[in-house]
Amino acid sequence: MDKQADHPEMAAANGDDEPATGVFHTISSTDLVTQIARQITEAIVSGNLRPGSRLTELQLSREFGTSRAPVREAARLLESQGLVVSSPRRGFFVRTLEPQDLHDIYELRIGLEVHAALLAVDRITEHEIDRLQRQIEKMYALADEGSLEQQIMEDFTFHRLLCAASGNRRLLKVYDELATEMRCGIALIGRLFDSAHRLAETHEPVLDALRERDADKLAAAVRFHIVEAQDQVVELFSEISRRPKP
Amino acid sequence: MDKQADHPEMAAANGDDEPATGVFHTISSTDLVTQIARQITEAIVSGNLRPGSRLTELQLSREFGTSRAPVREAARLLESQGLVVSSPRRGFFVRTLEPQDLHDIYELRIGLEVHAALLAVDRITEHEIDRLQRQIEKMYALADEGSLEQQIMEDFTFHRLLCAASGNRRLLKVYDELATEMRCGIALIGRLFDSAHRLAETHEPVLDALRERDADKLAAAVRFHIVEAQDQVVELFSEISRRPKP
DNA sequence: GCAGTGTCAATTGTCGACAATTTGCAAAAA
DNA sequence: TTTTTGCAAATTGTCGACAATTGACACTGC
Repeated sequence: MDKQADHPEMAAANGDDEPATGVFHTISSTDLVTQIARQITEAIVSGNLRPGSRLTELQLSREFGTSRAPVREAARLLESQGLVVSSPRRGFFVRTLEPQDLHDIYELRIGLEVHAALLAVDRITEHEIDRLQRQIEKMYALADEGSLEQQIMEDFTFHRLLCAASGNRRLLKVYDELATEMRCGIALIGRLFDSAHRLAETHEPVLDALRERDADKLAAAVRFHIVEAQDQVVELFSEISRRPKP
Repeated sequence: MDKQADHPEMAAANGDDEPATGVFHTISSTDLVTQIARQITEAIVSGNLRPGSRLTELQLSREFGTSRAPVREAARLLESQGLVVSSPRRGFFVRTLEPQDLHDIYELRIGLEVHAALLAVDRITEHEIDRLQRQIEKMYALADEGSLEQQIMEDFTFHRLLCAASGNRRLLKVYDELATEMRCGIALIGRLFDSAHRLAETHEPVLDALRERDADKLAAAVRFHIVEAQDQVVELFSEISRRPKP
């Protein structure tokens, strides 16, 4: 393992070498692994695959009509995302989200998002603020008629926009990882918030503080907002845990 | 994809069902994937495999005396850790750490470790404080005679202990991810700190503030310490970038 | 009945082979 | 000379098969 230095760079994740027409979409890559991973993820998030249930490679490969190889890779991908866990020689299992996990995730989110907000307060553009405003409006709209899943997705989007506004890509990546993990649990939570309208409302103080570029107020608002969400989720979760199995 | 709910739980990561003799060690599983991943990691961190260089499955499998399958899995594992990147149909390449990446990582570390420290200030035990003290002493000892790599490893350990003292496992996991990524770059940095003694010294204020349980002082100390490290690393890194290739 | 042992089906870990795609190079066309 | 086209080698994506291990069940001896 010595001499090696082939490809100059990788041109990285920018598909910007396109003096092309700009007319065509990149054809939907057959990419088995991605498709399989997406389907398994969907099954987990929707609750069709319950936490703790086993994933056998052979069965999955038969369902997808492929060999075991791409299924294995997809499972490993999901493992790195925290959606499934694996045990040597025993296979893959859908991740179970313990109360302790949820506590840790929310406690971490406080530090992460407060930091993101404080970075954003100096960097955020008017355009990004408008985007956050529209996001809250979307949540209000869904509060009356949308499904719970949709509401949660839009909530995730709001917080993701906030993290993105920090300008720190690595931070955003951590948020995405946490969001993916949390998606494991949302299928369990039948009704999350007593009032979806209230959920939308609680985002307003964050946006206000951003508009005013008031760092202290912003930090407090973000912290308060996440703690409130944490309280509801933890309570609801322990309530579900109390009643064992359907 | 419907009925499935096999294994009850997983008994998770506790190997505490041992009414055994307590005499034997668990035999080191041959586990090819882990061994391969470890060797590749070692090669990357030590600098034998330079950033941007290509990893071909066939060549690696020949070197390790295995088939391509375990090599693939190991590479995917390393990809999830951020040590390598992959491009469809093109294969794996050793991750290149851009100045922007380093900036993001350190900026994130500030938020992460300040948060960890503030959580730890209420939770940390005397025993853990002693452990941190010994860690600093170890750094002093290595400052005079140790290799640069050793010093950096001990520095990582200190910060890891701090994150662990937060009591938040998910936070610790994020730190580990960041540490792994940073290891990509340390091979490039020939001499990191002008004075290794200085490196050890700068940890003292953090420990002092922890001892006094002074939250404000602690936050400031952690922030200052990381910013100082960031300054040195970024400067050194851009200096290296200026001079293209050996 | 119970602790321990042997056996067997199910499943994962690993392998070698083939198909599909990319890349580099050379030849042909402008 | 420069650009395009065509080909060939190298490499990844996928597959089916076999070996190794696990977990469950039945069996034995007490």
